[in-house]
Amino acid sequence: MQVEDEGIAPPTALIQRRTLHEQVAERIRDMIIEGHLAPGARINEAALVESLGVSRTPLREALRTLAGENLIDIRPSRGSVVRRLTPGDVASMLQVLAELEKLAGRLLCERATSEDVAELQAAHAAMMAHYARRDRLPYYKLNQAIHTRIAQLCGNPVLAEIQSGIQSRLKRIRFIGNRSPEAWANAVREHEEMMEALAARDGARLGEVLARHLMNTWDRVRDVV
Amino acid sequence: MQVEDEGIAPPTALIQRRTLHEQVAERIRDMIIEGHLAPGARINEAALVESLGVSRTPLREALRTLAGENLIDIRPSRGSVVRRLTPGDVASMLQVLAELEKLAGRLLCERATSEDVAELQAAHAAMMAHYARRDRLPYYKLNQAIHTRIAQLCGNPVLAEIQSGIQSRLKRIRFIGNRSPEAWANAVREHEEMMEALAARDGARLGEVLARHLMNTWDRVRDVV
DNA sequence: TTCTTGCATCTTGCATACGATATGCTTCAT
DNA sequence: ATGAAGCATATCGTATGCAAGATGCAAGAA
Repeated sequence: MQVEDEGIAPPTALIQRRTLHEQVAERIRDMIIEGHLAPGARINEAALVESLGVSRTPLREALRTLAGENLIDIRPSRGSVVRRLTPGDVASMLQVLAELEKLAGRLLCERATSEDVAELQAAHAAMMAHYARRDRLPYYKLNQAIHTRIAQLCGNPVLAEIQSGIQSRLKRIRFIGNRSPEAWANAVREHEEMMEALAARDGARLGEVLARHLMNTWDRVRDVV
Repeated sequence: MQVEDEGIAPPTALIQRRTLHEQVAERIRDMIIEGHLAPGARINEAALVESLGVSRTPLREALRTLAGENLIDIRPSRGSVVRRLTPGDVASMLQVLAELEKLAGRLLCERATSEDVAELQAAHAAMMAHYARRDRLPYYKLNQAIHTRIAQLCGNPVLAEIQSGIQSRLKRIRFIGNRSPEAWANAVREHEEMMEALAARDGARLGEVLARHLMNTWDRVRDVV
């Protein structure tokens, strides 16, 4: 489940070969998500070339990739800027996510194998352990991973792709987002309900909970955007 | 409604300035949609550079853009290929479209101005005129335009963006797709129903019809993919 | 003082060159 | 005859250079 493999690689693991512009895109993506590149900020190619130690070609290709992900805007001849998310944008994304995850929930209940269910339940249990310790960051990561996994397992690859795209655009917001203890508890309760519905293979209910969960997420983050 | 302004430009109209890689991306996009670049075909950078008369830099930037639109796959060091749509991919896209347009229909009924409704009805009437003459291509274009416009008017920009992205990926399929007279008549009937629901501002019904319409579309095109 | 115009500098867009990697064919050994 | 290994060639990834356009500042006019 999207675990960073920090461990020792098996001897036969294929050695990772990544092109330079891929790595550059990832770095810039992280810089945006973690706020080192502020929304609305102009991206200076020369400065980034300097600090990353690459030439302009891979940097520019990376910028195109990020533009494709809607993380930046490229204005011809006038440089790139980090796209600014308005509250309306965030609400729109959550609304679409809610609709898509509702569909994913329905589909998942129809086709999930027992291994799929077990995997999600394991992730849920781990997340609850983090919640017990009020360990925000790992909780948050598993939370995202569970939603992503539901979309991946539902059998509709297009849905999964769009879901993860929106999710990553929202990452920055949720990363900052700070919840009150009650709001957090509510979110946890919704996750419990999801697991119940999944165990019962109740697609309609799972879809409904997922949609409600995401609409509530809007209330939980609306003041930080 | 997405009319190409072929007419005389007003004297103060800003002169269109498009970067080379934008134009290249558009050309290649058209080549893919119109089948001049077959699905699964390898894209030879040198050959395209030659035939388009540009250097590799803008071409490669265009390819990244297209990869962002999921029209091609870039395999590091091994070239780009036109992405092949399996029947499953098409079904997945239509399923997602159905869900999104259902939401769009609901939202539209809540917020549409009477001008919005009038615009859609005018487009519908024009489309029906083409149907009366069994004029396939203009019918098809207006059909797409109506769906796109519904997504645009619903007030959720993210939804509109995703809808148009999927729509353009499907263009190639529908472009080829040939319907039986009965299937066509059914599609027309569904469109009539949509307009009734819109006139009555019945969001639930409009959403339902849109979703049904798209699921039926799958039956109408499934044999051509 | 304020607005406009011209110039200098900074930044981006495109072209080209070179090194690295993949792919297909030929050759040799079994 | 069949398979593997090595080499040649095609193609890709990256760096760099140059020219065109954008931005900011200063000087002059109203």
